[in-house]
Amino acid sequence: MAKELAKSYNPKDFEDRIYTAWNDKGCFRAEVDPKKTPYTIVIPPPNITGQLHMGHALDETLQDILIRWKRMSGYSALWLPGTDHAAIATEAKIVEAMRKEGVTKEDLGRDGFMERAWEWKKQYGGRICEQLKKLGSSCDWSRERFTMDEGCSKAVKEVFVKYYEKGLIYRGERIINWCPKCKTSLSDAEVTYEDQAGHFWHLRYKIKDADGYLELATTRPETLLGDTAVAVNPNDERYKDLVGKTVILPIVHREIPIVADDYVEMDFGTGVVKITPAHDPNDFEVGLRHNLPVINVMNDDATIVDDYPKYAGMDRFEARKAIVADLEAEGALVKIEDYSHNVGTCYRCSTTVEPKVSTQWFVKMKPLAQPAIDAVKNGDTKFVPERFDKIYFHWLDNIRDWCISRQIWWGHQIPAFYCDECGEMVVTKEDSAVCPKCGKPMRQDPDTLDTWFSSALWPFSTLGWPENTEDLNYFYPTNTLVTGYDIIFFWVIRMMFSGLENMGKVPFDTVLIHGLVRDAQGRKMSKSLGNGIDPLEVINEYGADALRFMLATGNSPGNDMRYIDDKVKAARNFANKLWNASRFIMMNLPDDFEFTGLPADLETEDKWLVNKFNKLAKEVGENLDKFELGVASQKIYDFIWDVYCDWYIEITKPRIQAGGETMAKAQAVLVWAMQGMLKLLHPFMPFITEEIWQVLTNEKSMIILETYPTFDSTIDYSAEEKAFEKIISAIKAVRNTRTEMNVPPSVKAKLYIQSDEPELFESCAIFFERLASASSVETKALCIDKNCANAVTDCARIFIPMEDLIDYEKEIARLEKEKAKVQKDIDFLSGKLNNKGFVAKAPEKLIEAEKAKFAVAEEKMKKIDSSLSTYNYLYNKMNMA
RNA sequence: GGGGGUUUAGCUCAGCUGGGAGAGCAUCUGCCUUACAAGCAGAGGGUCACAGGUUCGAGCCCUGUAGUCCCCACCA
Repeated sequence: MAKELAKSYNPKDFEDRIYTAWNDKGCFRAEVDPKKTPYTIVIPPPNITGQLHMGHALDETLQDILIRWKRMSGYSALWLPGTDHAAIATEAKIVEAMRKEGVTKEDLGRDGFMERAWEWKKQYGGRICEQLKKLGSSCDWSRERFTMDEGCSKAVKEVFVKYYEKGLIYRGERIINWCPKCKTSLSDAEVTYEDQAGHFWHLRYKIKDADGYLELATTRPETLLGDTAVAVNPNDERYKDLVGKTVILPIVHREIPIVADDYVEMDFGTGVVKITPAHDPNDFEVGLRHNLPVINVMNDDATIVDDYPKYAGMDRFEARKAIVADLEAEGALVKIEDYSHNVGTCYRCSTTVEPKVSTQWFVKMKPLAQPAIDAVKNGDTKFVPERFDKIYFHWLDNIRDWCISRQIWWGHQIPAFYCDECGEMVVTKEDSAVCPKCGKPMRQDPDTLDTWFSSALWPFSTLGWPENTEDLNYFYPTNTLVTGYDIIFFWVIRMMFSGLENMGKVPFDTVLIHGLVRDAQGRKMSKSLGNGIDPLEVINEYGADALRFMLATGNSPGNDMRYIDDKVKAARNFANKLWNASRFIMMNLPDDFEFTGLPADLETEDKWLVNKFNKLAKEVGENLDKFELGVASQKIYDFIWDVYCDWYIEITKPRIQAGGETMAKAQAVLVWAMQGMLKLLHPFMPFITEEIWQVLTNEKSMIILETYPTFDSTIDYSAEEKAFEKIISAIKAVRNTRTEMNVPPSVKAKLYIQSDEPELFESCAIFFERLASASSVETKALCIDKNCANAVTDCARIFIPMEDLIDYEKEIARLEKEKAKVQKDIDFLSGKLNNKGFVAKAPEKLIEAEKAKFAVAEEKMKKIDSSLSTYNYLYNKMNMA
């Protein structure tokens, strides 16, 4: 060996070095190769403000597993990386940083601010990519993109203008969600509703020209300033006569009409609702139906406007208190009730959203939604797990127009231009415009687009669209989109209709949905709770491979998982196990060893291993095809630990000591299987497998570029596999018997094995010596009269002379226990086989299998009975003496 | 108010189109057997939430109930 593995597994020693080597050698680069089939994943672009968190770690791990597997399976596998400008989030961070310096946006002006924002991008945009590399992400960095780079910006303009010309984008005055802290409009998807404890203020409004009052309740008394009506249900007998009359609004003493509208529920509260069109979406609709004026009472920061001098400048919650106090003083407050209700909050800053009437840009969703619904219905794109298509359909079925304009600067400025002279508007891809009517230079719309407008185009804008590039033709549509279920509304849906509308094809064939990584108690990881686990710290302590393996194993797609330190430790221990196994085989290979393939005349135990590996490769492939990554990794784990390490390595030890041909064969099989295992495991644990691979192969190749193992139909050693399983179960039986009799491993004993296949057991005698503490093995002579313990399998009785150690009473009890177990089997199986329904309807294969099992159990029973009668005889003889 | 997830060993979770319940950790008992104590060999531990149903056969399919978590929704 030119190079040796370190004595202990220490991932820090090699992970960074290996990543650099892969990257330097262009291993991640995907080529447009007509001879290959493309396989494409576009990364869900992390925010440039972001730090790698556990959610990313999970998302990237799954993508990297798929990409590495496909790359090794002969595809031209492209994993396209990049970052998102994250409009509101980034702008908020920059503004916050500026605030600390005492600088405001206005101080800098738009150009100055943008300059600063690009500075920020330069500084932090690359950080998360560096962190992705720590995880081992095999992204094609030569194709790295950013949602605001030149190409993506071009795509955004192209789409905007196209939609506008098709009537899919319009500008209009609507009631929208407004975040008073971010000072921008939000889309419906960007509002998170949460139950909040609040109050119900019961108020009474004086009816004009009549005695009495109308009583109603509100959760937001401060909006009273903007009330322009009260409404009742048209069928409500109580109020029928009042419709058309007016009431006097308390405090403001404005006269407002009583209107009838179906929106009002008669059974709820008093059946009377105050109508504030400017500050409630429902009231806005009612207002439209009844031609009510819209009175805005709040500024952009949710302080009260100057029209109400007493409250002007007060924050809405401050104003609420003041107004309630005034209502009480005026006698308009009837009572206050505790009430819990749903409040919309900004998904970025959690500030309570204020419904607000303003002029914004919208995407007309109905015509775009339908093809997106159809594409999933007809299977062009499928969700894994399937159940998420319900969420998808439900959202699209109920979709409303998408508010895309944002009142911030960081983002794609809306390509619309206005003429201040004549009011003309032009939408164009050009950077400037001249008024077609009066020839004056036009002013560009100051607003920017929702950050998701550009990410909606990500699967094709990153491949060069709107240019007709080679990449686009080759890699689009992409194949698998991997993301969390929390992003379906924001992103998946919008990519779907954008891809269909602009490319005429779905953007991906599969959406692989994963859940959230929660903390050990099952809580969501969050900054406010301070319970987040930093993946980089985990990598630092246990290595990226351990983290990846933990994230990929032991959970099923779409379900949340918990981060538990012990799970990472277990994964690290597994890596360590593999490390040491490879160290073992390498220290037992001659210096000039060169693997040239499996020898022709393998031993039974070799064929046992080869056959099991072949089956493993088959199953892993099937699991990966079905996106059952966790099942696949578990099977690889089990094979490496239980089959290869615990059995095969132990079996080869005496053969290696024996030397000669048997050693040579064992060495070849050890290396063959190790190489296969490393390849199977590589997508999950890329670093350790590469490190071992290179040492094992004298750095002649890189595992990342090797071919992924698949089922080899020319291999069929099932007979040998079955035969050797007999040896294994016999060894286990001996171990079991010895342990139950408290015989320490240091006490060796001769074994007498009685079976129908003495040659098989004879040839495996050495394994009983090494693995079952046998001093020697006799497969022909019987040993009945000695003081023997007894181990029984379905095909062998094994006598273990224990001299004085034997306690017949205990031994009989032990055998009786075993007999009871086998009897249960026999009862179960015979019950099944005597069941007419079963025999008539069950598949024949199964019936045969059950029959075989029954025969085996009967064989074992015979052997136990025979042993028992011997013991009983000896026991009685002893007692008589 | 709708929709969905989940309920399996003490804990965290697997369990593929229905064919005798699994892993890791934890527990108990032996072992430093020269790759690995981050290990080896054994063992114990489950009426698969509950109640019905379909079936020769149900952890898995159907119906209902309960606990729990999440998403959506304009009852002020």
